[in-house]
Amino acid sequence: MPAADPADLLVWYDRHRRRLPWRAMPGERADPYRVWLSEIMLQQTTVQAVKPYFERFLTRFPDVESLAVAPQDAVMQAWAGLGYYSRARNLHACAQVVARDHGGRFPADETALRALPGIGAYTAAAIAAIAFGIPAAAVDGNVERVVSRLIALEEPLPAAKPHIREVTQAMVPQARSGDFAQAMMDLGATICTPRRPACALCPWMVACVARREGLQESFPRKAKKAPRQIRYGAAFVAERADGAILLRTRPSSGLLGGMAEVPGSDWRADYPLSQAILDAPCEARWRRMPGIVRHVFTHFPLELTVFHARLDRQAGAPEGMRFTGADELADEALPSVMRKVLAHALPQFGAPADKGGGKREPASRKRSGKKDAVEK
DNA sequence: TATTCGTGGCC
DNA sequence: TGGCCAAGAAT
Repeated sequence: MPAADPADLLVWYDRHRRRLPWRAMPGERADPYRVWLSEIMLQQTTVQAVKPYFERFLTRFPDVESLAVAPQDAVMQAWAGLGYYSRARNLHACAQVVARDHGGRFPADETALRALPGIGAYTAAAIAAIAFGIPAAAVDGNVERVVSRLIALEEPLPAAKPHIREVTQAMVPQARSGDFAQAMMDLGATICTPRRPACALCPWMVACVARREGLQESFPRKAKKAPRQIRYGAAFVAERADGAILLRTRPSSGLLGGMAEVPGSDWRADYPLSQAILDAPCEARWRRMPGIVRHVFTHFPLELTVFHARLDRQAGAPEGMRFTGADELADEALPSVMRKVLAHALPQFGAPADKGGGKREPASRKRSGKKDAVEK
């Protein structure tokens, strides 16, 4: 059996590489700031989702310095909707460390990169290889899939990671290590896909053990994951006479850390609706909105009952909360789940987030099959 | 080593 | 329709 030759992958890459906003032209040096920013955004996030955020970030924060001196609120607002918000906090912290301790330049060293906030083993290797040409092995989910198929690795993930890393490191070429890293990811994203891989188009088809046995779709082996339990809660949309909405900021760590939200209850496995009125942020004529808001986080699904109340113009915000004008809601760091809540309570707020979900039709909502809201 | 941490798209 | 998946990191 022929071994997988990195040169064959690079030949394939030169012909089929994806053109992405953060990539340099062939033969040109990639900008470390762009590489870093894109790598952080791409952690567990699809290319399609990242593209508009990447462009917006570059416009608002053209370089490390501008990001370092920006208020944290501005960074969280620009990140709102992308998810995994600790990335945004670490991104900001990392920019400040680079500005203060490294003269505004990313270190051209894998170990030094690894020490920066938000940069783990994969991202350090990716930046080292792509931005600085260091022969580092950037092992992400794509590479794990490609390599585990290539050698038909029976050991399940994540235990197999060290082994996969060794095999990958041994293949990294001294020249073009950045292209090799990106080629591996392009191969995983376009050919060696999780389902129905296009083996006939793969430069490593002949070398691939899993393919030879017709078992490519069964790799990588994976340990089974823990079951998720649904949680319930209440959310309160207080609308002042001038249209302003009562908001607060979540604690800086943990779920949706540092993001804005409407006041609400804890999210628990058991939440009797009779409890809701006790969790309201203030006294008012709370009205329960028909239906519920559903949202799915990585480790649990959530169902929120939404309450709405109108407050008069003089109403003051309770301790630790604030009113935000209707026309300023878009400037708040509201995560998607809160945009759903606002859209549910305020017809004028429109569709949640900025995605292609399109218009909701409250009147024609079906009884079942709704992801975001169902009657109850 | 195992959890925690978002979101949207896909079949 | 629900589970899986996407350029992982921090704890």
